[in-house]
Amino acid sequence: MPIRLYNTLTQTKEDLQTVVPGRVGMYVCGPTVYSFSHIGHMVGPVIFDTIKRYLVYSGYEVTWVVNITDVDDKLIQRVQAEGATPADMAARVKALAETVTADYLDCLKALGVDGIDQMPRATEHIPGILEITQGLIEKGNAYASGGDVYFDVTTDADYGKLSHRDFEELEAGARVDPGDKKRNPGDFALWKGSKPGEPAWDSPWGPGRPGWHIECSAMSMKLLGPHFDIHGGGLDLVFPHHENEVAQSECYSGKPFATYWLHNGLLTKGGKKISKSDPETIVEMRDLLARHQPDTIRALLLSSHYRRPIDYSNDRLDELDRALRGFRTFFDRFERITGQSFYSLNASSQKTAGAEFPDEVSDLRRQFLDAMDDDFNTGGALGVLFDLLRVLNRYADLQQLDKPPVDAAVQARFVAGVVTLRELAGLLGLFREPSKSAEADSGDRLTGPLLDLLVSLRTSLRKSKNFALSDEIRDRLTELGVILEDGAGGTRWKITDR
RNA sequence: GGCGCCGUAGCCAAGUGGUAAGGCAGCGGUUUGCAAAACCGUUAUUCACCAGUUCGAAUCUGGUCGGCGCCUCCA
Repeated sequence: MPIRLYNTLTQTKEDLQTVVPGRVGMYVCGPTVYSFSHIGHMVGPVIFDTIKRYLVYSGYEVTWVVNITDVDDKLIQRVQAEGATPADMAARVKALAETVTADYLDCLKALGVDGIDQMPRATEHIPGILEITQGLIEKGNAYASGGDVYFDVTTDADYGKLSHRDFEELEAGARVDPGDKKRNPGDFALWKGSKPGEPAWDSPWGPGRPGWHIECSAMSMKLLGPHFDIHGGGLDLVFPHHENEVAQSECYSGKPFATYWLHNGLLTKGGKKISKSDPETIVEMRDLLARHQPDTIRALLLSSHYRRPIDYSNDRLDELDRALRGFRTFFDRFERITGQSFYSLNASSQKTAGAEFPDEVSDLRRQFLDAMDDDFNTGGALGVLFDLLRVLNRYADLQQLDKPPVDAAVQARFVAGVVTLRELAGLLGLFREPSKSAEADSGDRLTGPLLDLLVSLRTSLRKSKNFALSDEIRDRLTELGVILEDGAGGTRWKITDR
């Protein structure tokens, strides 16, 4: 079954057919780095990271580019608001960009977004931007006007094809600023002349900086070629950003730009879109990562289809925390049974195990892959993961794997099934390493030994049927966030995740 | 006003022509000294509403109602 994906350009689901067989070039619009990342900034990266994992798994060689827009009006406004003067403005813009970029990279890393191959900065691609701007002027698609350069939308017959807007109506509906340097209201800046002190580069039209859309055209075409496969971004970027990107890129190169346009839905909070202009809705990643497991946040973003909006709430994350806990509990169980860590499993563990997949497991594997083939249906795929978990727990129950001795062949089948879970969860970027708090707790010098001591004393109490006291110990530990489980192989303790 | 999306159980959510995945919460059971964990069963005769197409519709068509996004910076 081929991979199918919904294309905003054609408004239909299409089979993936790449420009170069076996290769995928993918460009996703990254942030303008003027303020710290909020959860909305993570939707695209997590989705497209997952898409890349799946494409690679499916045999494609993928090059994924995410840009950083590090010069823009918003950065300038921000440092001006903070009291920048013409003398230090350029330096402060640079410093702000670096600080915010570092924060963005930290957030990506925390959420397991590690598939980005290149992260070009707009300021590193000024020559390419000037080249395209010049080229568009020469072809008659752009014009210089008062130190700025604008793209003339009336020269592009296809203008509006991505966002499916009628150009004439757009004209009629747009407001015209008095004294505007534009010929048409819909024209947009390729180059903006700068005021004294603002970050500026020399150009044939005087000192200035790139317009908002041009850097994406310059960087994507430079790194992926004029015609590449997938262009992604938030639904809110379709117009005007992506529309303008298509227009200027195709007019410049004379070739089709991206084949497939994938747009992710926007995050809402309380039903309202998360937006910088509405501070109530902002949920900064730094705060979120302090309260929840990264896997939980990632699972939230993958829990429904990527084009649908996701309503963020703390309750929702708490609910998902509980849901994912079952997996972590199972991983501990797996380690007790087999002596190997779930997190150390990989594809070759399958060969080592030397066992066939149980039918049930291979059926679920097929279901998972079918869901992913169908426009990257991560919500459906995640559901299959829960099915798989249940199958594996049931197998361990029925075969009494917790009570040695265990038949080697039976255990090998079990391992084979768990390797599949590891493999599929990895495609979603989930459970790639032990949870943070579990790691922190086991690193503590005293906590473990003290709990072992308490458990050992309590075991003596239970042997002498002193249940009142042993239950009190368990209850009070629970209050402290330590769960005791009296199982077949003795009592285990576990510190709850936050 | 134009373009587009959505409405599936108490909540979240998959399913786009063949008779309703999964998660959370709840209830009953197995297990347990009691719990926890795990497993089993159970919770929508029905997919906002109305009409139509069809042997058959949550899925297709038309209409109604409700929620949202874009058209201005936004991931």
